[in-house]
Amino acid sequence: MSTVLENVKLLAPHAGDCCSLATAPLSADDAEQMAGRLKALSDPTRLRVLSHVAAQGCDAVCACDLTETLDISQPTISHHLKKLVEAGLLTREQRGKWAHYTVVREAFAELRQFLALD
Amino acid sequence: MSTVLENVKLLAPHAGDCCSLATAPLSADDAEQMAGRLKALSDPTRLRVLSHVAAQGCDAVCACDLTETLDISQPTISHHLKKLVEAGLLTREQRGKWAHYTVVREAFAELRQFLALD
DNA sequence: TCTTCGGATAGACATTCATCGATACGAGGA
DNA sequence: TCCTCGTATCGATGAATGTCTATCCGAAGA
Repeated sequence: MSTVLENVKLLAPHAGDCCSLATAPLSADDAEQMAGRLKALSDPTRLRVLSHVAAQGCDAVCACDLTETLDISQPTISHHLKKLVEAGLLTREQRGKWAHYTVVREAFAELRQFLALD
Repeated sequence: MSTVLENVKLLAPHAGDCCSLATAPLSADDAEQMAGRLKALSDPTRLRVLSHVAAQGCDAVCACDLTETLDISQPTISHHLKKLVEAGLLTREQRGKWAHYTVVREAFAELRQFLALD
């Protein structure tokens, strides 16, 4: 539990507003933060999940839609959704008995900025 | 050896000119390709290495500089440089007995495009 | 040709991680 | 208060990965 909370605290807020790859010596701490967020993107299953959510633009997507559409077991999808939320790439919202997810657009803007070489 | 060659063939050429996260159902193959490139970026040591190379702009960086600057063993740096080259993020050039590395700017442009949500 | 030295490879080890079946939790309805 | 069902967690397992020491390769110089 403490691990999860620490990760959220570490990754979620402003993970990318500090630095870019092109700014010369990337500190070990900054590298750790950005690597954490990029690691959340480095799995094909998570990319497919993200794609489905991102395709809805600003609308939220029900987890049940994902379990149906993709050929992946429900625990696995739940696991990946949790990782994406912890990385600050998705937000979760409970509506009745359904969980809905939305992309965090600022997180992607920060990532694109980090990957700029100018 | 064949594994390395296959990865190069798989990842290096135009891995990102096909798709974006926002384009609805990301195919399993596309997800695999992009995840491979992102996985190369998901390690803090590799980000620090990349940062040092990227800071030189279009100039090549000698591997010996990296071994001196960062507090990481020479085989480890060599290992990471190889991964970055395989992912198409760096190019390697041998000059005499020294190896020089340069960032592949198009690869980063493709990544930024992939992470755009529009 | 022998020596030196930068860099890559081999092999080992510990750690992380993706995945799944089984199960627990929790909200809504009967 | 039970039942149903969507979702999260647990536990296990096999695979991938980062790091190191030791060693090898290959180019330049004496």
